[in-house]
Amino acid sequence: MQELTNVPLDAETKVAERPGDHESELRLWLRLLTCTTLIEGEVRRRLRQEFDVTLPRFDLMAQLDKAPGGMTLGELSQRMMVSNGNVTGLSERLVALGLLDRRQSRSDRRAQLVSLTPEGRRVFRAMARAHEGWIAEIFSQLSPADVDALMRLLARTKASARDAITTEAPR
Amino acid sequence: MQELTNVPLDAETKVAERPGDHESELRLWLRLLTCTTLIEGEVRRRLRQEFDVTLPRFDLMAQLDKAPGGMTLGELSQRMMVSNGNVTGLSERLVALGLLDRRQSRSDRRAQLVSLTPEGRRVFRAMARAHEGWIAEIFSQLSPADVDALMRLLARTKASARDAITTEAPR
DNA sequence: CCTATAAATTTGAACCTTAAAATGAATTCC
DNA sequence: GGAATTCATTTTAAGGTTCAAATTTATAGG
Repeated sequence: MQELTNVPLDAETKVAERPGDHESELRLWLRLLTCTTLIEGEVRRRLRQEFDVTLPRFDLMAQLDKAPGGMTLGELSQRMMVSNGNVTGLSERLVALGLLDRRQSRSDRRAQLVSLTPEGRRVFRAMARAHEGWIAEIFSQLSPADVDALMRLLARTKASARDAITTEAPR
Repeated sequence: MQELTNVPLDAETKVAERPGDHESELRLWLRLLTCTTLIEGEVRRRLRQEFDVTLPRFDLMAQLDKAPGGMTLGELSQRMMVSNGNVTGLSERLVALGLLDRRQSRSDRRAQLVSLTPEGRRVFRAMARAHEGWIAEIFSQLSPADVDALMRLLARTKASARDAITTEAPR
């Protein structure tokens, strides 16, 4: 995190950087980010206040709730769009709380399968019910047509982003 | 983080929790979150790869770039929508790198004013130029009309969220 | 078989983040 | 003008997060 002094000038000129009027896209990105941060913060606050649970733990349990048979850590990290090491730590804490079960995959001894315990499922369902209400409340000023339009536009946005990411950056 | 066992049943029934068909709002929220996470991850990756800088540092510098005279830490934390302690630490590291100046406010000895050093401003401008290009690339499949529609709908979303947050939760 | 490569996780270091308590400075209000 | 309050920031403890390197297990090729 040093030597920021010599700025690379070789940055690929992908989208005509010179004329560079991409202000509207930039503003759109900032607004998108603001909305998400705002809502995420509120959800985090309520999860803590009403259920004494963190957002990442809730997110992890939400993924697992959709997979009755359990999931490998890798699959989890992919769906949650977070790093592997992250999921390792989160799972450990949830197992310690008795909300998650964890066992080695029978078919692949490298893989770890995690799933909700009955207790975990019970707790998650209760949180999810409240969560759905909060979200409805937060979006309550949008008409059904607004919601629909947003869904469509965000689908397009997601596709565009995915393309840009997979096309450009050879990770 | 324990005693999740006894689920509070007293959760305010704000938005008619019983009938409870808020599925479309929930899906919308998940999609919004996906888009943001996707884009944020890509921006973080490129900032690291091309400028060896973290996203939070970039964000902080971006705020400061808009305030030539500098800003107090409190103002920064408010605009960045992060906690106070967060800004304290971030600023310390950026000061150590010579990218930020920091001084006590003359009018209020409690307040700390931070601003970009000339070096910081130079570095930030270069990063911002590249950043703008990445964003344009990421949103490139959206038409100007799409961008416009999204801006409007997200403005409505932001307003709705703010209302829900300030009205309901007396923090 | 045996080696090379790939895949799933874990570990370690550094950093980011929050919430809550503590500190120090300004304001308010008798 | 002194006590109580409010405000800006820092500190602390606990977690969350990433990246990169290391570990362990699978798989493929010869």
